[in-house]
Formats: sequence, C-alpha cells, structure tokens
Amino acid sequence: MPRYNPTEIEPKWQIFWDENKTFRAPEFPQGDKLYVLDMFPYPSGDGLHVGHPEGYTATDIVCRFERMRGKSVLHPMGFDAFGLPAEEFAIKTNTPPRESTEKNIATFRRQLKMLGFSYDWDREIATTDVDYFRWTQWIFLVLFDTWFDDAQQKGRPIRDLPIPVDVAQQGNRAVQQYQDEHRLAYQANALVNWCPNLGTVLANEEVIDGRSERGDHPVERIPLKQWMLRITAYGDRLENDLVNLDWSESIKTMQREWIGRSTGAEVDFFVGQQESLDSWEADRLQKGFSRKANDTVLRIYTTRPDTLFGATYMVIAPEHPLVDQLTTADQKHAVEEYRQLAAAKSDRERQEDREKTGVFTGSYAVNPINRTSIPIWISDYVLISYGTGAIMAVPGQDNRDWEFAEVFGLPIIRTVQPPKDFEGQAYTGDGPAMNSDFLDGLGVAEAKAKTIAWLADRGLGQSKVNYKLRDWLFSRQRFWGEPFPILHEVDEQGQPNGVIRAVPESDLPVELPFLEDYKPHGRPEPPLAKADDGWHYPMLDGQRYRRETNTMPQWAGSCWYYLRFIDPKNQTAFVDAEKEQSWMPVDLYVGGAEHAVLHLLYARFWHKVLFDRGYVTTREPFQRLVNQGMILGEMEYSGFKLPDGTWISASNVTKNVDRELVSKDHGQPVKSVALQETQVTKKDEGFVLVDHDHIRVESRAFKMSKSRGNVVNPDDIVRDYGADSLRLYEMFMGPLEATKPWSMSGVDGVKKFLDRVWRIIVDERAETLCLNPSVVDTEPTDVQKRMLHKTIQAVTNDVSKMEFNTAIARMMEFTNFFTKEAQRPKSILKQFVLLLSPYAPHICEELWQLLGHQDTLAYEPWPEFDEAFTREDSVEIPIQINGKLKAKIRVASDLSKDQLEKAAQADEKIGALLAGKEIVKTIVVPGRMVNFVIKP
RNA sequence: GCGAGAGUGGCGGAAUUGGCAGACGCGCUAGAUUUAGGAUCUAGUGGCCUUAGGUCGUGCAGGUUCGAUUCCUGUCUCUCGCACCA
Repeated sequence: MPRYNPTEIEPKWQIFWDENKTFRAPEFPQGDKLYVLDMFPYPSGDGLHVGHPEGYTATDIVCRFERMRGKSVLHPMGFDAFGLPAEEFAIKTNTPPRESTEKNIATFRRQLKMLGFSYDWDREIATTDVDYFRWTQWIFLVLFDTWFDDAQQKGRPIRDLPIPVDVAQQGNRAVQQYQDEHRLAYQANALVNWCPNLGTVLANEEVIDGRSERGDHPVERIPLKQWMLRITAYGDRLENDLVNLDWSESIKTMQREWIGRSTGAEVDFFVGQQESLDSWEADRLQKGFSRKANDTVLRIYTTRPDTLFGATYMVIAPEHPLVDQLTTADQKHAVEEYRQLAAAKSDRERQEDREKTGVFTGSYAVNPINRTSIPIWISDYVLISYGTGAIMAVPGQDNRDWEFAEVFGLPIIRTVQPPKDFEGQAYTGDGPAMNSDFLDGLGVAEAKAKTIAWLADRGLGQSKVNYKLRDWLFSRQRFWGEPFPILHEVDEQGQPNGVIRAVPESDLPVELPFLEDYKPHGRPEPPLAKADDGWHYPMLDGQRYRRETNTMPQWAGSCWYYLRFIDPKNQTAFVDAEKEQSWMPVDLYVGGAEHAVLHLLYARFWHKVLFDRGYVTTREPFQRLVNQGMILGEMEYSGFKLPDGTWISASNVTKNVDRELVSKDHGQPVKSVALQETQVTKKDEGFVLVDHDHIRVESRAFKMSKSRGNVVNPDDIVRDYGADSLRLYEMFMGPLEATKPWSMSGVDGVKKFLDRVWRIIVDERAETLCLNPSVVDTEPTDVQKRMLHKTIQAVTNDVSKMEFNTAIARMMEFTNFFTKEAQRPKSILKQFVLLLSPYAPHICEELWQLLGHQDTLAYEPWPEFDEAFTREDSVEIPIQINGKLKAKIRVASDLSKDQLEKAAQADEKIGALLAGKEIVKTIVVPGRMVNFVIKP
C-alpha cells in the first residue's frame, strides 16, 4: 500500500497516542507551562460541525508546536452537557436526558478523536458528571456565602457583613433576612423573561429582540420569584480588568458596552403636599440625601445633571411603584388604560413601535434646583429596569425627550448653547450652559460637577454610577441542570416560611431525582417539584425542609470548567490550590465570538468571586482570547424570477415587512432560483446570467443550516479525504478570525498537497512501504539548505502569530521545490516532517517512522533555522523611472547604495531611457529598489 | 441610528517601519504520460490594446509622496455587535 491512505494510517496513530498516553499532561508543569483551552462543545444530537475543528485545530497546532519547543502543555477537552439543547434533544428522541447526553458525548468523543487532537483525555470532564456538578453546587454556595463590600470593592464572607443596629434590634429573623438580601446569590421577585415554549425563564442575555435566542420563541415578562446573581456588584472590576487582557478590542468593546457603565446623578423631585415643601427641604439640608426614596419624592437618574434647569416634565415607567399614588382621579382611567396597553405589548412590539406614546398622571413634581412645578407623565420609553425607572425629561438636550415633547406639545428649553451651524433638534453635544442661572457659561463637564455639588450640599441629589448590565437571572424551570443546594424551611403544613439555608457541604452533591416525566408543561413550576417526597422534603437537624426545585442555567457548568481541568479527579476540593497556582491562568483560549458576552462575562464574574474568597490566585481566568471566524456554506448563485417567469435583477429585489422577497418597483412576489456556476458570468462589479447579461444575480455564501441544506459533516470529509486534510484545509482557508466560505475543491487541493508530501518521501510504485529512491543520505546543496531554512523561519514565525494559512503556503512551496529535486537529502526531509507535524500529525508520524524512527515525533525538538542559510546571494532589483517599473536587474544581495545605482544605470534599457534626460533625483534602497526621477 | 471590522483576479486568499500587487491553493488553458482518468508531471493563467511592447489595475473620489493595497480626507457597500439604558 504505498499510496497515501489516510483511512489506514490515521486510526493507527490515534490508537498509538491513546495507548501510549502520548499527550498526558504532567500533574505539575515542568519548566515553562502553557495552558491552552478550547471552548468545550455542547454535545448536541447533530454531532460535530465543521466549525468545531477550526478552533480545535488551531489550538492543537499551537500545543504540538510548543511541546516540541519544550513547554509543559495542558490541553484538555470536555463537554458542556447540561441545558436546553441536550434536554430538547432528549425530549425529541424520547430518551432520558442522561442517556441521550451520554450517547451524544460518545459521538462527540469519537469524532474529536478521529481528528487527532492532542488532548489529555484522562482529564475529560462533562458538566453533567455528578462528580463535577457537586463542585458547581459548591461554588454556588460560595456565591451564597458572599456579600460585596462596596468600600473594599471585594466579595467577603457573609458573616463579616456589618448588621445595622436597627436591624439587629429586630432579632435573628431580621438579621437573616438582611444577610439574604446582601448575598451574591439571592432570591428576588422580579419581572422575568418567561418563555412558554421552552417552559423556562431566560436571562436578559438570552433574549434577542423579545424572542428566545435558542429556538426563536416569543418571550413574555411576568413576575416570578427567582434566583439572581449579583454580577452588577462586579461591574466596575469586570470593566476595568479588561485592560490587561490580550483580547481583541472588538470583544473588549462588546463587553464594555454590555456592562454599559454610566456616571451621573440621582436627584429627588418633591411630589408631596405643596405646603410641606419647605420642611422637606429643611429636613434634607440637615439629614442629607436619603438611602431609600420614600413616597414624597420621585427619584430619577440622569447622566446630565447640568441640564436640570431644562427639565420641563418628568416621565415614569408604566410599572413604576408610584404610578397609583401620582395618578389623579381625572387621569385614572387614561393611565389605567395605558398601563394595560403597555403590559400587553411584548418586548418585540415595544421595540418596533418607536412612536412616542404616553399619558399625563395629573400630578406635578418640584424641580429641586428652581422650585418649578413640572408635570409627571407615564411612558413606556422609560424602562423600569434601568436606573430608578423615572427620568427628568430635558427635551432641549435629549432626542427622545424632544420627540415626546413634540408629540404632546410640552415646553422645550435649551440649556446648552448649540453651535451656530447646528440644525438638529435636541443638542446633545458640549457647549456653554444657558438659561441655567448660576451655571450659565460653564461647559458640560464643569456644569455637571457644580450641579451635583449643589444638590449634594442640600441633600437633594448625589452622584451615581449605573450599569446597563442587570443582575444575572440564574434559575431555570427545567429538569436537565444542576439542582440548587438550597433548602427552604417549611412549617407544619409544608409551606415555606421564608427561611432558607444552604445544604451542608458534606451533603453535596444534591443529585437530580428520578422523574417519570421531566418534560416542561408550559407553566412556571419546575419539573423537580414532581419528585417524590424523599427527595423533595428532606429532614435536617430535626427540621423539615423543602428542596429548591429550580435548576441552574446552562452557563453554570462552563463558568469554571477550566479550573477543574487542572485537577479533574480531586475528591476533596474543586481544584488543588498548588496545582491551580502553577497552571493558571489559561494562556490561550479559543472559541466562537458568539460567546463574547455571555459565557466570558459570567465566567469572569465567578472567577473574581473565587479570587476574592481566596480560592484562586489570578484576577482573570483567560489571558489571551482568540475568536475563530464562522465557516459558511459553499458559495451559491441565485437568480430571481417574477410570478410570470421573467427574470429580474438582484438589485431590484428586496424584502417586505414579512421578510418575503418582492420586487422593489411593484412589490410583486419574487422567487429565488439556485443557479449553477455555468449559468452565470462576471460583468462589471457583479455576476449576470449568461443568457441575459442585463440580469444581475446574487452571489454569496450562507451560514450553514439544516434548512438550507448546506451543512458539511466532518465525518464525510474524514472518510473521503482524511483528518489531516480536514485539519489542513480549515487552517488554509484564510485567517483564523475571518468568516469564510467552505469549498469542497479546496479540500481536494490540500489533499493533493499531502499526496505530494507522501510522494517526495515514499516510493509509490513499490509493493511495500519504503523510501523513495530519490531520498538519499547526502549533504544538501546550498539551494536545498536555503529552502529548508527559509521554510523553518517562515513556519515558525507564522505559527507564533497564529497565521496558519501562510505557514501552509510556505510548506507547499517547499514541497513543490523538492518534487523537482532528483536528490532529496534525508536530513532535510526529516526536518520538514517535523515542521508539518502540528498541522497533519498522522501522515507525519507515519513518515517519521519510515524515515527510521521508533517513537512518536511529538516531543522531538522543533527545527531551528540559521539566519545565515536563509540569505540569498543574489537578488532581483526593480528599476523604476518616475515610479514606473522599467527593468529588473539581478545583482549580488549585499551591493552598496552606490554600487546598486551604478548597476542600475549600466542596464542597457535603463541607459537608453535615461540618455539625454536630466536626472532630478535618485532613490536607492539597497536590496529593494532603485528609482530615477527625471524631467519629462 | 450608534459602535467595530472588512472591501485586492473567475473563487479562497498573500503582500504594511510606504518600495516588483496578486505568494499559496482552487478553477481554467495547453502539452507529456497513461488502456483510460476526475490520477500524475510540465508550462501558462489580472484586464485592455494587434505581437515586441505598451497601458490600466487593490470598492469609489480626492490628497500627501520619487513611490500608496499600505498614510490622510470624504464617500459607497457588506458583515458583526448594540439599539428608547435617560
């Protein structure tokens, strides 16, 4: 079998690596450590997607490369197996989730092994392993046991939480309640995103445009008591610590925007009885700004306290607690109607409907800065979940307020002087203050500071930081997740009395109960509530409890898996402290950009809590992050036809509101027709039909999807081309971070490259596997040596920069060169096999063996290049006249400036062109080029 | 609308302290070899002009420079993210 046959050699080496535990990582690093992590996959029922091996191959190349350079490499893999996708698949296939999950994991494991990744499989974990989620529950208890000390900006044990005297006086129960309110894991009755189709609530981050990110189902807002994690407490640190991370700016920006820190002020507007205004002001002057707003004030948040003189009305959200109190009898009907309308609107409808609507409450608030009385309105453009759910409206300096004011004819006062040529409506830029009494003339920044100081002096306001980031809704009403290690104390009747406690550490894990029926039923009671009483109502210390029946969201397990990989079998701790210290942080983390906010923010948050509590030693978990780009389906050409069968140009096709294709001019329905490459041709800037060259067609690649039928299955590629070809192709397609279309003929191309590599070493015509007769034990020629050293140099540089596509191109050049060489020195080929091995490990192990080695090449030293050998003795120099290329000369590469200029002038053609002309200037860059500037 | 990134042959892409545009691969053309080949090897392959040669050419329009894919200004298109966050 002298032909290159991946189906034979690939399994052979996979078994070899497995049996010899070639890629087992040491318990502790020896010498320099490198922790390289892939985002572990959700083992869905569809198996591996070609997108997975993209990032996985990239990290595998880095790992194999660094091992050969002597680093201790930790490169683990596992499965994120809890959560909706796994559970939905279980329901669809009517199997218990654990069973279907294990089956899916087996498929994924087989597929990953088939691709020859150098994982330490002894460290494999699944988030669904009881032995794993035991520690997920343990970390939850750490969160439960922690409060955030604002002064120290640090999470601390709950026992250290200072209890205010008035609370302490009310007894134990009150103290406990006070503590519960301050824990990082707490229960809250809040408006949540309830998705009836999925049968669970969702985090804000999981809702896109009012629909579930997974499955695209409608989401409603209903009030429910839910577990929340106080991620907002860490907002500043999550933002500030981004600075020192080697992440792309775009991901950092996305996180910053998601956190959405803004600075401004909280201001209280008096809404009590007019006659008590004086006494209220006197009280505030004496006692200062109150910790909580009572019902005599409307507390607002603004980022523009400088515009306070321009506040002409107030707006509160329809869900604001003071709505009833502020609504006068006259307005009651209208307000009630508006509230119901707003409540009935889904988030999606609210977002689509941007026309400002609202209702006057009938009452007025007093502007603290000038005692003006201004009307209070209700509108859904103010969100209850941000700030205080109430705003002061300053139409002169805010576009939204301007629009509202125009609709309802409310007054507009400019308090910032717009520039002379300003033609817009609200002016939001900088400028001198006007109509603002003691602020007049000040710039925005100064005016802000002065206003805040003025308010603070009188106890009417204070500076305040707000975040778009909301606390993390952490409970789900599904079966397939980690149970909460929480117990609710119950009374004689079995009803919870509001007292909660943690399951003792020694009683962990809390396992999932067996349930006959675990399917969601469209109501918010979790399925775990159907468990038998033995699970549901445990006794502890003589007290009867009801177990928490919510489960944790899918993100929980992935928040800390990188720590467990360091010490996956530890039975006494989530990770051994010493091991954690020697392997952390993750040096390189590669995964899809779809996790830019959710997973990466959540994991960072947990990590910081563990850091504060002394369980980990690094501030951040992932030092360097690289996002692989998406792989699209093959390029497709589409033409468009009207109902009567006539073609129309792609430029004349658009989508209507229902997302259907219609013609731009008459709105007729349009059908998209898939075209063959032979039916289209290039014309001007795009493609047209061959038969009708005035009809433009669309050419683009689409995201792979089952419905489009353009999904590429890695199993098929490995069967037809081999794993090495798949790996190589995915790296050769283009830059790792770019979005790029799949091309089957491209896979064919890299397969041919491997065929050539095989043939320069193996004798294809022999009966048995033996070296090609041209492979000889001779001293390489200078040219051959230069080829090798230049290749080593280029490949080494490229892999450090993770520019794998160009590294492969260089190795192709090497192969093309040696295909033509009649004598191929063995020493050179050995070095080349080592260079290629991180990319195509199976074929290289096979060739390495054939070249006379017994053991794996995985720990062979990485080839070194000698700068001296990479230099060419002669070089081709372009000669320009007035910047236009006129001739090329070949000269010694070390020619001096003067010599090069003389050589250029000596060239026959250049001499002729320069004859009789006046040379104004000559630019000579030794080793690069010569340019003569002459008078025309 | 706001923010980020990207526009280079028929296609994927290469080239940056500014210095030969199109490396490498696909596709295509021709030749060799083969019973045959969708195998292999060799050569060619940006457009236009009639060849030698010339000329244009990195989304578009300008600018800086001896020289611009690279720097600057404006503009268009696409992709991604955010989207009433006061």
